[in-house]
Amino acid sequence: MGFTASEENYIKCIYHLQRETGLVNTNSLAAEMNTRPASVTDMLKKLKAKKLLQYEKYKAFKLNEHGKKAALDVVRKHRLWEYFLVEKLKFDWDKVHNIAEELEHVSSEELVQRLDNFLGNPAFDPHGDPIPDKHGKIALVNQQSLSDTPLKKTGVVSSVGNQTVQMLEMLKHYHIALGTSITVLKKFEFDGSLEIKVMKNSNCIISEQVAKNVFVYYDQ
Amino acid sequence: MGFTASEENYIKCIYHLQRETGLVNTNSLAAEMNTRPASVTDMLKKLKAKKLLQYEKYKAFKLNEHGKKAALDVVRKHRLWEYFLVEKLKFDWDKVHNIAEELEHVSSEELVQRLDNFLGNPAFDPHGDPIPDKHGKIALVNQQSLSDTPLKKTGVVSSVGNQTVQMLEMLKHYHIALGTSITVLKKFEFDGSLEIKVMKNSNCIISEQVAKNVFVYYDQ
DNA sequence: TAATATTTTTAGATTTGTCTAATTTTTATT
DNA sequence: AATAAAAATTAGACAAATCTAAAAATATTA
Repeated sequence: MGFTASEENYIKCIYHLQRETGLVNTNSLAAEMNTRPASVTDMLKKLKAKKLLQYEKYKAFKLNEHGKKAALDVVRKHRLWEYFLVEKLKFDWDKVHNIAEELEHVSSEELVQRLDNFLGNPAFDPHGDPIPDKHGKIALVNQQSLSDTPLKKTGVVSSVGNQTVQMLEMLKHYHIALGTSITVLKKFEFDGSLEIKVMKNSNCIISEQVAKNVFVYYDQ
Repeated sequence: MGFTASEENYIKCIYHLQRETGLVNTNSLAAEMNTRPASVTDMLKKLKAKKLLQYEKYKAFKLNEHGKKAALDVVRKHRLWEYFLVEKLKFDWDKVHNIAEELEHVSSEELVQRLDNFLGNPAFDPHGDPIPDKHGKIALVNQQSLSDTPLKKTGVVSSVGNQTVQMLEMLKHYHIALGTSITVLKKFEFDGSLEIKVMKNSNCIISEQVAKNVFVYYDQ
């Protein structure tokens, strides 16, 4: 029932991609994993043999129910460790991803359960992403991308879609973090960029690409 | 400057063996690592190439100063994680070894330092073994094996030499843990076994093998 | 739809860490 | 000191995870 670190990484990555696109193809998975398509094909065969994947040669693929549960287990471990690193060890929230990438592969189920309890069974990680419980259940939030947001309404940042170091640096520059209040003042049709007000700071303009990756929560 | 998990395991194992015997040989390292002598030879070449080991073909070997520092780094990580598992996650002290074997290979130096601070810079792990600081310095204790202990003197258990699951189970049975007070009442010449009194319990007899692996601390 | 481009897979090589079996070196014993 | 025994090493193989280069399948487009 255990998987190798490499298998877990692939499973997790397929999971995230198929949430966006339904089905995943070899090249996009290779790009996301920083490997070659040939390596992906090799791993797809392994995951199919382990009955985690719906996959036929030359076709797009997706995790089956077993695969999704396996993915949620990895996501759970990753996000619990991120929470630990930020809340207990006081890491900056934009520095914890790589360390959590390693910690998530430690295999003890009891460790994960005890860590969860120690942390107070948090529902969201420091980036605002929901932490699946041990059954794979995920809390749902009423959140919306900034780019889909009505003007003049103030929302609270609840999660960030793109969690690269580059993105997190950028958000830091704009003084945007989880819990920050943001109001969209104007949308420029030309390039989709938004004029926003961040807390009590003066207005600023963010690109459409940034806007799409910042999610806010509206009461009601 | 980083090592693979396998390299770290070998380095740590050589370190522990050479503390007992000064020099280490291929077969005993293979036995301790649960591998074959041929695998050990392969690894010895790698460690020598990385300038961690004093080693010449067909001769016994030992870590050099670089190797010792590398070993102490691994020991530090292992014992800090054990401390975390017992003190924070409330694991039984005899259940943490295998999990710490995995956690010790997570590579972030900043993680280790923050963990150390979070735990309050403990000097000893839950088995009573000293935790090296980041420079490799180790606290010394005035401890003695039960088998070398004078009669009628009461000592406090400060560490356990053999930390196999089998041993720790046995100690649990005798109600012996770190901090337990023990008085040696009688030594049987026949087989070296000891009659002891554990705290307020009734007397019991432990084998020489157990006695040799229980270390106690005497004030003064 | 035929030619071209893209995507995916296969075949075969590489690296790390392991193994077995055979060989070499060292140590112990008569 | 010669021989036997033990210890250590080499040679060659294997599994996992990756790669490159070539081939096959699918998709695009002219």
